[in-house]
Amino acid sequence: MLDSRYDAKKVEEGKYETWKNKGYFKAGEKDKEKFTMVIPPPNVTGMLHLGHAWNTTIQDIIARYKKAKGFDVLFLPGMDHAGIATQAKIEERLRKQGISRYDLGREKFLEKAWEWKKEYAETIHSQWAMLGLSLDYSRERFTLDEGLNQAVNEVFVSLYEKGLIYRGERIINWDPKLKTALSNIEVIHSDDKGKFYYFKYYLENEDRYLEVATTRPETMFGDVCVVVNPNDERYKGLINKKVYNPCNHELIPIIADSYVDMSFGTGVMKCTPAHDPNDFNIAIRHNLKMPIIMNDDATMNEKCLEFASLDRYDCREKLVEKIKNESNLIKIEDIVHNVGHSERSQVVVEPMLKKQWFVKMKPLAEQSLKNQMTDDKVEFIPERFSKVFNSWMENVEDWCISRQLWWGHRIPAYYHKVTGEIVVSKNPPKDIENYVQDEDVLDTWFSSALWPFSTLGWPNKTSDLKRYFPVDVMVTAYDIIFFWVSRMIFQSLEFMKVAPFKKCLIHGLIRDSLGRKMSKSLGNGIDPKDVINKYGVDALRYFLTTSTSPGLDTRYSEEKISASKNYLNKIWNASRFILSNLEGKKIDKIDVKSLTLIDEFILTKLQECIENVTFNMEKYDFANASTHLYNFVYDDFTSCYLELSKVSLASKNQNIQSNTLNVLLYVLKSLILLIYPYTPFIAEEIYLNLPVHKDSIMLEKYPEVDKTLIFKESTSLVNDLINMIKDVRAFKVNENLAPNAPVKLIIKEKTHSFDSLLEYLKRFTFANEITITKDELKGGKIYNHFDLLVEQTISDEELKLKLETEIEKLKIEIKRSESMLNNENFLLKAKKEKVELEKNKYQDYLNKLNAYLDRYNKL
RNA sequence: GGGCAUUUAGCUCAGCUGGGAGAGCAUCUGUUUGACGUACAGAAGGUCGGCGGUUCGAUCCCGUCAGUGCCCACCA
Repeated sequence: MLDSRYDAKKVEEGKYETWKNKGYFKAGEKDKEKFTMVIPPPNVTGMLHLGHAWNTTIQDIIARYKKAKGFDVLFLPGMDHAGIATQAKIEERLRKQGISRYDLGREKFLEKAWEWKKEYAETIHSQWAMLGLSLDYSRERFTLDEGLNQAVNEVFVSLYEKGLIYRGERIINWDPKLKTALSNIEVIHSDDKGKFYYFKYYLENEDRYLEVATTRPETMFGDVCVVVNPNDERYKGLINKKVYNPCNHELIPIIADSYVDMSFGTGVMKCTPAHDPNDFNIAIRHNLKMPIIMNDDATMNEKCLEFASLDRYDCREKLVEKIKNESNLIKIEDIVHNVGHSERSQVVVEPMLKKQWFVKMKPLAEQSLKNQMTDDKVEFIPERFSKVFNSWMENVEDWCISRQLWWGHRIPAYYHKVTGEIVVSKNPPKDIENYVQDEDVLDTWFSSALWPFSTLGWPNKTSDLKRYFPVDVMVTAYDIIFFWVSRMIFQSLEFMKVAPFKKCLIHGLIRDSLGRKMSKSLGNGIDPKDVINKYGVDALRYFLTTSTSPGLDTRYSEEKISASKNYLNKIWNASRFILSNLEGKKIDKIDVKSLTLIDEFILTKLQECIENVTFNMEKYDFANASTHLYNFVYDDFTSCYLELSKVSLASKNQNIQSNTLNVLLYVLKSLILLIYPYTPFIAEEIYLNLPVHKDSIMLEKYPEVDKTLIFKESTSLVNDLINMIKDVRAFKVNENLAPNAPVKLIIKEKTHSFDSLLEYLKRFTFANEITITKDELKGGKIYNHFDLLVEQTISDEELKLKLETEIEKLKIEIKRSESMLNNENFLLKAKKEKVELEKNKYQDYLNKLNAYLDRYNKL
């Protein structure tokens, strides 16, 4: 028997271990159709937050739903080594102990990193368990494990051989704190306050100067020329002349390039090829030198005279001071400009010329775009995200994949110590002593891009790969479409020849109650553990997946979690009521022939509910699915049926009583199966208390619509009854009567005998006298099958007024309905059922109107 | 500069292919009705951002303006 109180903690305790130990999470029922999901691997950098909880709960709902629907579900877990992010954290921890990674050396550092990984993997495992995720741990993977390394090497070598990976000197984004290259999307741009410095560049042997402005004066040491637009009349005569660079008084030429925007600033631009991507392109076109003037830690190098070894910002300040002293400073303007920061270290990224490895994106992007125009495309849900994906693919630049880190997949390239020859190979060259391996590792996303197939064993032809690839639905937040989704797609198309997943379900980000991003610096983060301790994981799961709409952000709301818990409490108590009534009673199949009208009503409503919930579950629209269920639980089941069924339960007719019990049990079981994917713990607890049950709700089938249990006519009659009860209650409030005050009711039968409903009406309206008649009533409400009059003292004048307002309302409805039915477009284009529905409504309105008019005229 | 989204009750948000404005929370009134006070019954509350258009009819479609949020972009 269920406890008298719903105690989430008690309900949730121990269930996860049982499910796991009994092997319910394991895939492999070969006789069934497969359904695959792979978890977006969380970084081993820390604890999981509410965003993870949201993402994984969605997947768990799908997994549990599909399993109940009869699929062989694989929900594969794993984690990401998260190169930069993790290494940055480990170094931070070391720094607190006064150690740098260089003190330790590569090997020792990696030992530390693996220890870190172990520590956080444990935390993540316990959090997954807390959330109740039905993950198949026997297939768990890590982006840096042996098998994935094999996959990474296979892909790297293959792309290299196809000419899609190359090594080259290009301007990359350099993180001077972590001392590594970054890809474009690892750079976060923000509008920062800065200064715009205007300097005098004197012409050689002349007393004239050009005004040149820059935001980064320290880069002037790397300038090789100034550039003007070839069509700029102001400077036409100066092209090929020389000017003095005010930082070091070196002579540099004035060249012409159409890149320069004549209308911006003075129309003269300084050119620093090794420290700016645009300047780099100009330098290539004009075959210019590309001097590097900074060290890897963003201090100035020996090319910068007395400023050598100063930090870039120190240098900036002191250099401007020097130029000012030499009277070459014209002015300084305050500006706001777009500055790139490292995603992980937050420091300002320095564009620098470096030799790095790149993936040539164009052919791969084209392949992806082409695939999106076929039937084999990835279907994004919501659809609009396919546009985000397409536009990124259309404009993508080559992907810088080498990172100057230690924690990651080491690049499988070897350089000959003497000849410098490059060998790119899965295995080290035989005479390895003559080679050195590239020191760099790959961008962490390089390995996660292979996740949907590498986790299943690729490049080996495993049975799992054959059975479970491709993934059926990938669930992820929109913020990693570029980082991850797009890269999985092009890598899978290249190596598996199909898209990695059929559908991509995109959700938003979770924000705090004020709509702000949750972040450490704001201190507004919420730990899922705290929520779970207070409200239970079922309430959290329910909140996360039902108060959100597809693709949109959501706000964390403790009130909503608490409301979720109240809902579960409702279900708990309803279950308790049913189960206590069932105690000691014989359970049987529902006898369709001896159902009461009320029974037929709830059975019909349940079928509608199953249909609506299933329809929305198939669309992955969990908010809508749960709303249908919620309305059923509150409006139809607990408010109406549970109350009305008390009449049958108190009945002396054993047949009616036991049949109602059978109905109650059937509805309850269906109901908890419908809610089970959302809130598996409470569902399991109730399920195990049913008089007949299997070892776990996880072994049950999802409810199906049973057409033999749909009774339209009875439902319509019971609807009338429910409306009557409501109207009588409202009447009492209006008249300041106590809820249990006795009333006298008169009912007119129109299409049906009221006998079978009499008992219910009496009990729920406290009527002490009910008259049933076939005669017209003088006033009162009109329903489909009956009219109802609550006897009261009301003057004819008052009644007239009431009738008038009713008549006016009806006239408006009739006018609306007529205009629809008289509209050819509506009759032609609208669905048949809709037209039918409208015609019926119209007839109803007319009938009511006539009845009201009739009464009115008799007064 | 380009793109995407968003604006509906005091708050958080639903509203499916145009056809009677909804929920939860909060508010107000009432209730020891034997599943539930984590409750029940009832009520109040909205010019659906502004303007214009299409339509018999617009919260929904089109245009436009405004507010808000996010993403992308090499303007020195």
